[in-house]
Amino acid sequence: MPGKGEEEMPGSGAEVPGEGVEREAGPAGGSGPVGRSVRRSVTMRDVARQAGVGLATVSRVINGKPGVAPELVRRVTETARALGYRHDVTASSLRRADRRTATIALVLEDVANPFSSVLHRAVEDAARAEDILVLAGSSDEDPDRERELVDAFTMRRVDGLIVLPTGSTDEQLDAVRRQGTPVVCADRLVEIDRVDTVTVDNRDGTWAAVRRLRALGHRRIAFLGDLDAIWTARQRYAGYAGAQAEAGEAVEDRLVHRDLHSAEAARAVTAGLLAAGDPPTAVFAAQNLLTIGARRALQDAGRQDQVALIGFDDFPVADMLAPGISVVSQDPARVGRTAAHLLLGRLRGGDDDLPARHSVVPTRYIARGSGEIPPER
Amino acid sequence: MPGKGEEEMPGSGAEVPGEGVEREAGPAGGSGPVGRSVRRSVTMRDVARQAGVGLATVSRVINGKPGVAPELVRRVTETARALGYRHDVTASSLRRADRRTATIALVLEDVANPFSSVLHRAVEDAARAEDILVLAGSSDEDPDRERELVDAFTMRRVDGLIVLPTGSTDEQLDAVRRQGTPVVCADRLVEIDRVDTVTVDNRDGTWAAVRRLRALGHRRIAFLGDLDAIWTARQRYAGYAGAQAEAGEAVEDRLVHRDLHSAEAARAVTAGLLAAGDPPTAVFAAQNLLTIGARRALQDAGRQDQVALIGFDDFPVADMLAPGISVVSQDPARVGRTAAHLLLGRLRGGDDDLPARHSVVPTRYIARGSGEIPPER
DNA sequence: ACGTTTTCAGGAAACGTTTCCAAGAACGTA
DNA sequence: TACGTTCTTGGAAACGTTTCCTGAAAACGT
Repeated sequence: MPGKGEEEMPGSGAEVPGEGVEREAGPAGGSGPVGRSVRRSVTMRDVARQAGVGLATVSRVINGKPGVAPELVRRVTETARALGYRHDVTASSLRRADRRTATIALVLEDVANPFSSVLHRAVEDAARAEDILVLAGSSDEDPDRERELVDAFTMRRVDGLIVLPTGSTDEQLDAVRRQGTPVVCADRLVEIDRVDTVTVDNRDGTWAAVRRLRALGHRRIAFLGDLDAIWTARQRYAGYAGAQAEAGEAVEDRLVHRDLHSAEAARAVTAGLLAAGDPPTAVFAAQNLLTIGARRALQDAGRQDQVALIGFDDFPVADMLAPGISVVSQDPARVGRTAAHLLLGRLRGGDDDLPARHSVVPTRYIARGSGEIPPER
Repeated sequence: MPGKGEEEMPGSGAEVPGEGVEREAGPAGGSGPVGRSVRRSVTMRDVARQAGVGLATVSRVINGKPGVAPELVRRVTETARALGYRHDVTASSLRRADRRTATIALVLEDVANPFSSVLHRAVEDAARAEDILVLAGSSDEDPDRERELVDAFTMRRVDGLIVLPTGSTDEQLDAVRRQGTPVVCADRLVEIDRVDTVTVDNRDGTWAAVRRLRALGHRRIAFLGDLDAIWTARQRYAGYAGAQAEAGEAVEDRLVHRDLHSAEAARAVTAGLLAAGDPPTAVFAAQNLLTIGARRALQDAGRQDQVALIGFDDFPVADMLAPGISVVSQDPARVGRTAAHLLLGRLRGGDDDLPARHSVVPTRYIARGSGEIPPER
């Protein structure tokens, strides 16, 4: 349906030549040849010479260290500005005793997916408060790609690492941590020495939601799950299975479809379930896209008001559909914030030798209608 | 409505102590004092000594430069691995002739917003192909914050910069570019010497959509616009105004609401319009959230099937609502990809002295129903 | 007024790498 | 065999900074 009624509109493509104003700037040094404009950048040494002070003094001023005569501070600041001096953090961190680069890295599943990107933003905000920048990359759930990213990041000597681990890289993360770079894992639990984690309470959130469906009278509850390689997917299934077991109900294999990784897959599976005999009276979709896919199938069959649906993980405008989609919502921002604080704590050095800490953030059930539909008699 | 029926579920908070397995690894160097474990990292010099070759040779091997005896290559690679040597890109780029850090930076409005994050992903993919990493930051439409970010990035000597400019930082970007760092601006047009841009065809996209509404018979078409400081918001308004002018229709001030920056603001404004006399028969919402807000107001009034609505910028599940929301969709991935290619081109050095290039990517109208509602007689 | 401590400033070494350069080995040619 | 070339190799300098250390001057106590 989305691919219908499309039209392409060509752009106007205005071409702007650019002015090319040449402004006066740069060292304009004393002895060097003035021949070609080689654009060597202004260094501390240039500032020192120009200001008539020592190199060490410039360094002290730039870093705001105490114990420099106010007059010199003024002169250095002044000439630095005049010469257009730009501090080089790269060289700085190389020499600096703590080797800090004021940069941390973030390995996400996909910077463009809402969960990842909201988490990213939370990390950015926490880091910004300490003037730390964030390098981000997408692993796409591929352990090799994750390894490459971690590698590339550590080669750049980032101060710390926050990873949403695929689960097959524990040794590498352990090595990185042991080599001196703090590591925090987010969203998925791993058990690595001194690697903190922060995860969402997937199991209990799912458990409680399924229990609700049962309380409404549902017995045939379908389960749609994400790739089984993902820790969260397994946890959510565990919640579903737990709630069924708790009620003395055996899990019906035909109602359980794990290892789905697209809305389309979920739609197809759900359509199949609805068409077959003895269809489910409720569906639990354990991930965003799966929820959307399942709902699409329900709408296609015109059954969205008869079959209950609960999704794991909220998404925009889920409340504007009719009926609204009830979800177990998680709080990616809180996950990111917590992970960042754990990491920054270790960076500050106090918690250096602490064993791994594991933080779990709770979920919240949001009732919007689709989860409150009773089974048809 | 979304805030209803919430319940908090406490986590189980499983505490896992962490095993503390000590594995054998590391330099285990020859002559140094073995006292405290000071964890100095393994350097090229260590590898050179251990392998019995010169420092320069190790460098050549690590960088895959030709002209080293196969035997030595083997020996160096071998000992590097054995010692757990990790190349230091920081030191490398300091000394390297081209000073490349293999890192580019991205200044977005907000890494968590869908447009920004999809663009981010496209940039990441293009950069990855050349083993380049991406630093990202959110300006939140604040020129000061944008300046801070650009500053922090250039201090880290990134090779290039892609910016969604707020519009008040032209001088700084010009300075950065002149200092030798290629800059590309995305999503908003700026005219700075040798700074490429890639923008979406906001004006024409809007124009054509409004023209469609008119063709359906609509005359009173409301316009909801984003913050007027944003270039795209002004362009979209220009498209609206153009289409109205083209039809000889004067723009009615009461129907035009610019400078809105939240779904809630759009909802309130739309509700007001619907309640007042002579309400619009169609609404054009010039941004994502505004579209959602407007639709919310229409649903609140039960008018979503009587009043036409077209939004600028697509969003997930817009097609699952009833009626589906018609939009002028843009392609953030293509914007990102284009920007990245422009930047990488300049990085490769060929296009160094080329004047600014301006690329415009087209929009696409997607008909889903809400834009196809004729005016009520 | 003198000796001692404290403060401030600058020269030089170092961070881990790449690149320049010179020297030796290997090779082909006369 | 002698000689010019080419190919490999390693030592040393350099990248832009921070930090160590020394020395001079100022401040202090008696």
